[in-house]
Formats: sequence, C-alpha cells, structure tokens
Amino acid sequence: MALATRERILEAAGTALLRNPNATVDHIAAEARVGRATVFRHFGSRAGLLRALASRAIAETDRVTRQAAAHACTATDALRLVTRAVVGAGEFFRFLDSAAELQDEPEIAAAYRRQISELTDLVGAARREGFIRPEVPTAWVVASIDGLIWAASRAVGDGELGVVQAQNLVWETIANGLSTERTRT
Amino acid sequence: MALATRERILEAAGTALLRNPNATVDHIAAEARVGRATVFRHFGSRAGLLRALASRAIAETDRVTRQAAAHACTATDALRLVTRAVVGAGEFFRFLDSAAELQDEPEIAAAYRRQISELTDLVGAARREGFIRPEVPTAWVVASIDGLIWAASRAVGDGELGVVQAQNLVWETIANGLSTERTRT
DNA sequence: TCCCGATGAGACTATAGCGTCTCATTTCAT
DNA sequence: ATGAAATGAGACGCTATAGTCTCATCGGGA
Repeated sequence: MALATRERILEAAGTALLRNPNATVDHIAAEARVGRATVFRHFGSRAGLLRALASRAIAETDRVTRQAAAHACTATDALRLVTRAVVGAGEFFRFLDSAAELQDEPEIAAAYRRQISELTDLVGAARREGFIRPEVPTAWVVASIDGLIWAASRAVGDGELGVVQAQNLVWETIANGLSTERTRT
Repeated sequence: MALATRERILEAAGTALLRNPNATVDHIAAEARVGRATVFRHFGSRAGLLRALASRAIAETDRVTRQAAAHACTATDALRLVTRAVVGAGEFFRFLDSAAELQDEPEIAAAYRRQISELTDLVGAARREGFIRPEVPTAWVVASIDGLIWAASRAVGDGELGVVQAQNLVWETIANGLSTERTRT
C-alpha cells in the first residue's frame, strides 16, 4: 500500500501542478485523495515532493533516452530515436513548466544541464555525420529541439495531437528544418 | 516622474520575475530601486502589477505584429514578418514563462487566445497559398511556431544567439521544416 | 482474533508576504 | 520660494500555507 500511495501522490502532484503551478499541498493531497499529513509523511516537505517529482521525471527521461540510444547504429538515428522517446515521455516532465522554484535545487538544475549537454553531444555527432546543415549553429539545433519537444508535449496534453503523430511531426520538422536531407514520413 | 517610475517598476518586474517566478513585491521594488509602497500606489496590488506587465507584453506584441503585417503583400510573407517581429519582441513576454498565475486572469487569457487564433488564421491563409505542406496539421504549425519563438527568445536572452540571427534561424527552421519550399537565408 | 503499520482528520504554531497607513522627505511646477 | 504631489521608510494587521503533532480508525497478515 505504501508504494501505491507514494506513486499516487506523485501522479496527483503532476496533474495538480500542471493545472495550477502554485498548487498547495492541500490541493495535491485532495487530488490524490489522501490526507495532507500523508504527503508530509512520505516526502517531508513540499520541496521534497517537488524534488521527488523532478527526480522521477529526470530518471524516466534518462531511461527512455538510453533505451532509444541503444537501438541506434548512427548518431543521426540516435538523435531521431531519442527525440521520439522524449516526446513520448512528455507527460513526466511537462509539470516542470510550472515548478520553476526547482531551478534553485542544485541537483535538479545539474541534471537538466547534463541532459542538455548530452543532447548537444548527440547533435554534434550527427553534425559530423553530415546530418546538420553547416551554417546552423549547434546551440540553435539544441534549442529548437527543446522548443519543439515542449510544443509537442503541450499539444499532446491538450489533445490537439496524438502521441505518435506528435513524434512524427517533431522529427519531420527537425529533419526538414535543420538537416541537409529532406525526409517524409 | 510618475511615468518614468511606473515604467521602471514594470521593467524591474520583468527582470525580477524572469530571475525568480515567485519574486515578491519587495524583490521587485528593490530591483526598481523604489519603495515598496510606491509599487502599491501605482498598481494597487501584486496581481495588478502582473496584469499591467502582461497587458504591456500583449500590447507590444500586437503593435509589432500589426506593423509587420502591414508591410506584407502575401499571407506567407506576413507569416514570415510577424514571426520575425515577435522573436524581436521576445524580451517583453518572456517573463510569462514564470507568471503562470496570469492564466487565471480572464482578460489576459483571452488576449493570448486571440493572438494564437490570429496566428492560426495567418497559417491557414499561408496554407491556401500553398506554403504549408498539406499533410502537416495546422495545429502543429501553430504549436511549433510558438515553441520555436520561445526557444529563440530564451536563446537570445541567454546570450546564445543574437536577435537577427535568431530571427533568421526561426524562420529558416519553419520554412524548411513545414513548408513546401526550401529556403536559404 | 489480534496487532501493527499506514492513514485520515483536524488542531495548532510559525512565518512569509500582501496590503494599509502614517509621516517625514524629496521633487517638481509655478 | 513655496505649495502640492510623489516618494521612501517602516510599522502594523491579516491571511494563506507550510509543517508538526495527536488521536482515532482502518486493513492486512500472523
């Protein structure tokens, strides 16, 4: 029961924070249909809950990222699979839109920087394979992939697009928009 | 002096909120080098200040948007000019990242929906001119433009890209990523 | 059946931050 | 120079919310 409760609270926190970035512990507890005290028993503090939620998002993103990268033979293909995977995991980190106070958590901020840095490396490798147009700066490739992933996650969350459709569109946009090739899905 | 003070507070609020989304009135007043009471004299409440800041962002975006659209002869060209203009005005609305409680303000939310709706119309018109690839849904075109504008504004704010460079890259990415043509700038 | 750990409900405290008010000081226009 | 308007500093009260604690209850396993 303990594990189920913990997970239920995390889930509820995600949706509650998405609805209202300043959601109180009461809101979250109500969303999880759990006593407020239980939230503190599990996470100690509101900040602790947010940390746990962010850690979960980071871990999940790492998991799908690594799994995707494992199946790729070229860097370009890895970039494609990783992008699709992260779009698919959008529900796990979309709440970060809101919880901006997490940027003060050194551990969380460091993890985000690491993920961006890994993406930058991947883009660099794809560039060496000739996938990226030479005149497009790597910083923009990374930034725009980030922006498109957010846009796709939001569109999926709002029901404007299906997950698979969003995954296809993100990659299509990147591949046509930034690469030397012209892809069609 | 009154006008200068008011503007100074708005400016300070923008930068303070960008640094910390939960910036207090004290923080903002300190950033503006102004007494806390003065902030309340001018805006009545914290919410009033945020509303004024958001209204300013909306008005500025409208202004540059209309000005850009006035110089275009085709919808496609209008889309290009509007996109560039909004990227250029990024500093005015970038704080909205943070101030999520503004979504509860009906006026602000309505203005945002209106701007998205105008963008949607523009994309529709560009599509009728044959600029948008038929298999790409309009919702995605709008969402990705939005996402790329945010990404560009952030990159500019972080000093990763220059304004003109960012404007070029955003449009290049859209034009190559979503359109039937292949542009080079 | 009995027990123990998890939970729910709620009282209670502490504090941060908003908003008001006052008064002295400064600034600006005439 | 003088009066009015704007400002700065800070005291004060109020509310919302985090966090603690207690006690009754519930539910599953030995």
